[in-house]
Amino acid sequence: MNRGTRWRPSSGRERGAAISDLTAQRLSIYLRCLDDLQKAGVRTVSSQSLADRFQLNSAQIRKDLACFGEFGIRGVGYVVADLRENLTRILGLTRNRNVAILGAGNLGMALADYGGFNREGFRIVALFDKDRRKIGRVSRGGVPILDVRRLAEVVRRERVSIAVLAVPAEAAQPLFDRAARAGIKAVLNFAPTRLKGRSGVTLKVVDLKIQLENLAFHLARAEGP
Amino acid sequence: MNRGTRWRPSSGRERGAAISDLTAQRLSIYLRCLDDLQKAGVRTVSSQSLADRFQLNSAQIRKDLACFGEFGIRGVGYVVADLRENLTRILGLTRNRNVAILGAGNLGMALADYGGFNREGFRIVALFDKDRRKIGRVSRGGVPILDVRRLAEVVRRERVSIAVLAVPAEAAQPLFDRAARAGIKAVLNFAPTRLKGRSGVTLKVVDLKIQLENLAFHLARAEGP
DNA sequence: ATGTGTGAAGTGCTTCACAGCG
DNA sequence: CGCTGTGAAGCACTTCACACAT
Repeated sequence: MNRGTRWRPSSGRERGAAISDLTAQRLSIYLRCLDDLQKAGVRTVSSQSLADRFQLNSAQIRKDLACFGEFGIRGVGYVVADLRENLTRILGLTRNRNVAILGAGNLGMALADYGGFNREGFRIVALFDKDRRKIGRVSRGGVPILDVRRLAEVVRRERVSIAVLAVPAEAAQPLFDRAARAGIKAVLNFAPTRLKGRSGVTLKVVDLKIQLENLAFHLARAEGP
Repeated sequence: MNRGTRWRPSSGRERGAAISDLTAQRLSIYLRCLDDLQKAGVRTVSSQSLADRFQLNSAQIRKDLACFGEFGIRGVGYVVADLRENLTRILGLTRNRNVAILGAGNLGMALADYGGFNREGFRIVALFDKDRRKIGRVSRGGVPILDVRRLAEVVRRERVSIAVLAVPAEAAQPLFDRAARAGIKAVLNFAPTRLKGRSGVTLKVVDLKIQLENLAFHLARAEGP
């Protein structure tokens, strides 16, 4: 990448090269670390010292960052404030994102009030459910529970781009399709089922059941035959 | 694997070959599908028809399964009931596992009552917290909230092997270490922080913040410069 | 001297393609 | 014939190692 002609870091706009999902996830980790460093008053940081914090290779960090431009200073490292700003922009955290949570059960309600989801850059607009008894109420944190039939309307009016699916497995696929039709562009699926995605909608899965079973698998192996 | 000498499927015990984490996760997916098939009364299934359900390659499924023995019948496929039983055993879901949830906040409480976590094979024993006002109460589903200082005692007495970390980032590392010392052998970390693990303790991460930011990243790219 | 940016090598996962069993 | 089990090829991600900028 960027072979031959020098690349203008000032352009602030990376090429459309495909970025691996793993790289993208690490960018979030770097950003989190840079937040801490900035709070601690650290001015510059090297890829090596970043790598030491998590168990990562310094070359990997440099490669990840190099995908988007030349942010480092040879012989010095990266300027914390600058890199932080760049990563924030690259991750698309400068503009605010509105989020809808589909399913006002235990998990949905908890996610609506969960601090980690209300981080700067994200705003939980509403919970949606089909249960009459829940509609009209609010979560403990004050997020309103709306009728799922109003989804398309709210998505359009509030410019919701992200949906979090927190419903039982059976309800997941139809709701996903409904959300996609409503104009949702990214979905985080907590339902324990494999969804059939569609182009134009990014789909990520957090399958708690599989994670737990995975732990059981490792335990079984560790305990031996 | 198993080249030369034929391998006895009847032994029911796989070699100690290293199994990739990705493979292990797919085993859970297969098992879930087999549950459905068995309920639907299907007798046998081919790797191809399994592959069609999720977007997977049939060779991958065969390879995944072949790691643990020869479960298939050439020209026919896999006998649903048999494969299901084998996968259940391989994933260590025959014996019951006791689980402790550390942190009785929004997320911890929701996870304690979440259906997906109380699946056959797992039992949520208790929530643990340090907040006096929470200790002694129970979750809506009836899971008791105990003083975190009693963790080691309960882990020993109730044979808890899995802990779910649902606490703020700052509290995660000390609690993880405490759990490890108490005899916990597997940890599922929801705290938005990179933990320093230790040998003998399996550590899996579910970082909701990173997942959300990842969606934002894809949105930002899709929307273009 | 120090630490980035990056080809090249290394490693591991996925897919192909086919021998061979039922 | 149909489908598994599996070497080999393909592809992707990681790590190495060093030229080169400051």
